[in-house]
Amino acid sequence: MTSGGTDSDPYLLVNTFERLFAMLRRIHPDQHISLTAASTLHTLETGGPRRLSELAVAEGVTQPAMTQLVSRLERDSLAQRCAHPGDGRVVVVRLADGGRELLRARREARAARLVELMGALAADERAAVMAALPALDRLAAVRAGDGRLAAAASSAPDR
Amino acid sequence: MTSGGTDSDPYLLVNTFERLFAMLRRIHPDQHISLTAASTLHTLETGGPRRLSELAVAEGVTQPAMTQLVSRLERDSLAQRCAHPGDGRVVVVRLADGGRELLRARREARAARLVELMGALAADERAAVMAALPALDRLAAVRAGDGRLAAAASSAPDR
DNA sequence: TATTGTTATACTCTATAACTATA
DNA sequence: TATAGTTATAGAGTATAACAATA
Repeated sequence: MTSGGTDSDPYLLVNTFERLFAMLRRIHPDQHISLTAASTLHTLETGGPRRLSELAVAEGVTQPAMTQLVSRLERDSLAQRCAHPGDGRVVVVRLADGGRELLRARREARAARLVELMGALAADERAAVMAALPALDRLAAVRAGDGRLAAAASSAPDR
Repeated sequence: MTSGGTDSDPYLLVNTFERLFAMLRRIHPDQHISLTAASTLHTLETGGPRRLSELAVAEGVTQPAMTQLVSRLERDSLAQRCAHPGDGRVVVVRLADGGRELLRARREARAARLVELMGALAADERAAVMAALPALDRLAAVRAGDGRLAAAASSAPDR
């Protein structure tokens, strides 16, 4: 192994994250919903209704892409378009009941799967993962555009 | 803390991983290559030439999808189709020089970005992340099909 | 007949550019 | 003119079903 004395071995880090990423990507066989769609619903759930353009920025996609995504979400009763009182140009998107239920089911399924996988680890390995969660959460709090960490660790989408 | 009674809080775990996943998904602005494409190239690099159908299974996509992906990789000089000596039906896919170089550049860029992000953490947070890497690597070693952990922890390609 | 891969078709998801409606 | 959103168009990426070639 090449792991030696350096503080944080970049390649060990990046390789592990790559592999973890690939694993997480395969954990949703039953969910016929895209990553961006799930993330958008999550943003709507935690942060409440948002303008379509705000959602586009938050999810790191273009406005036309978000227009289409919202159209699909609306067609599937996962979200709703609402009018903005005071500005006729603005479209406000809000979570629909179907979206809330889908998030719940999806979260449940993924949690169950992760717990199952965690069960295959040794106790000290589990402890190491749990101990790293706060730091990983902070690490994950990078904004779409720039490379800085967000101020708060909470998943609340600020603004 | 949560390291006590019920061991691993499933929702803390799943939420953190979701957020980490979303972060990692946004770390490749310069790479105009899909996740599956990158993963396929990585598989070819670490495991050597493979049958097209083997690649499809390894990456968790259908055979037609892999056919198209390989066609794009070949068009972009990232991989090559070769004949199988002895079985005329089989297509063997191997990494091309362009693919090797792309992997290198991609790995470099992502490592640099992750190191940059790690630098924003406190020392003890960095330590917690590094301490969890072996366990995370094991966690990531889930096979495409079933839900079990692979026998060997380290896919250790590296360089 | 079984296996390996490709082609045909359709849908999601994304981007850029052009357009509409409102401010 | 500027802003918010949509439509038009193109391409990647995926799936299922039908097909061709080889074993």
